[in-house]
Amino acid sequence: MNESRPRGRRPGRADTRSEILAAALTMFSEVGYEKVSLRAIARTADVDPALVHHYFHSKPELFAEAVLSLPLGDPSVVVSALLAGPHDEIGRRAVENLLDIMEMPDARERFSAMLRAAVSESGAQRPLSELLSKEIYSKVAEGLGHTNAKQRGDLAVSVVLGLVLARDILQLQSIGRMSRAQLVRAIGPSMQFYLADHW
Amino acid sequence: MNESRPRGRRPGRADTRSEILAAALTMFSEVGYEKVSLRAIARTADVDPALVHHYFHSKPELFAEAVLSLPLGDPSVVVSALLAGPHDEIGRRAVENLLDIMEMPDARERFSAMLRAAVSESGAQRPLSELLSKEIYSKVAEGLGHTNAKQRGDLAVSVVLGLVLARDILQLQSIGRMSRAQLVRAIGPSMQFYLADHW
DNA sequence: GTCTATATGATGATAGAC
DNA sequence: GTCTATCATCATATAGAC
Repeated sequence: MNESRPRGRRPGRADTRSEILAAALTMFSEVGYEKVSLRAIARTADVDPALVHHYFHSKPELFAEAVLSLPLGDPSVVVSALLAGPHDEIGRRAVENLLDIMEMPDARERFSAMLRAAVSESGAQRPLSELLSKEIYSKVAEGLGHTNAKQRGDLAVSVVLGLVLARDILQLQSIGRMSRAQLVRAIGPSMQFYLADHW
Repeated sequence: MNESRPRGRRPGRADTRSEILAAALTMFSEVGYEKVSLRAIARTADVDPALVHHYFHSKPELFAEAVLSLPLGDPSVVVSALLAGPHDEIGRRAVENLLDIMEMPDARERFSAMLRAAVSESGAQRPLSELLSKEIYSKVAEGLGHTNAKQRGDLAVSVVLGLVLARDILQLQSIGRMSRAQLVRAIGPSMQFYLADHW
């Protein structure tokens, strides 16, 4: 019934369905959509491959349920919160908010899986960048009165995706080792520049 | 002999080998490594599938020859050139240099193909980020005397890859429409901040 | 709910005729 | 150089026994 399970790596033994979902999220985020087989997911979850089809009809549906069944927070709330605070620190607060979201359970795995899928699906599927740009960052830039809000929003998206890409997918070590405070200090100014500064 | 053809779909007819290489680069950059089949490449090149194996032994070898047979410029030359100029404009010049390289024949397709491959290969293959970080941007930050040169270099890499990702892979329209001058003005300050500024 | 068996198709790769 | 034919392997997906 899709109750709130203790996601990530479950220590004890949950029900089969949850096992599959957890294994799917892990593998989609680490290996990517195309390259992962349902057999491999079943093997990781230690269940029979046929059960994957039994619970989830197809691979796309499994992906949708395992990684897209979000809410990673309400976008409009984020926009309001950012615009409510001091505008000369909006970049810093945007990064802090992003890192907050990425620290939610499974969030980094889901970001990685979505980005990997968006990259390998050749433009067809890009819920991540669409969401980030249209629902959040472009709205913030628009709220600040910029005429090129869409452009600014997309640049902010490139910062976010560049971070996920470098840290969680390509696993550049020196970025992975940066603390939250370091990331805010490093990336905050870029976000501030893209979203708010005059140029 | 791999002369500078008018890329995309070539109108005239070159020799078979070049046809295959051109089709492979196009499809690797647009569809990604895993998802592209040798049959599909052969179909695009309008040749028999067996010829792909005849000229290039395997899929990895075809990928290597079609997209990795670079030189996209000598990294050490880039580093020297950047460090030789005024340090308070090194970010702007780094972006200009990057855009210069990306305007070379096939460069954008090759960047896209390499990034797509790096993403779908799950860490195994990342010549792009390694090259950019170790050979160029970390060296620049190091040349400027920073102790956290590696970290700065990797952040600069995240900017570059974020741009390629947003513009050439996810095809965010408002970034794709930005002129060279606009990109320099927008991204230059971020590069300056990461590579040179004190923080 | 779980698993065996299997249908169906696509893939990378090879051998060999012309 | 070019193509036909084929192999072995893997994939997603389904039907049905227990």
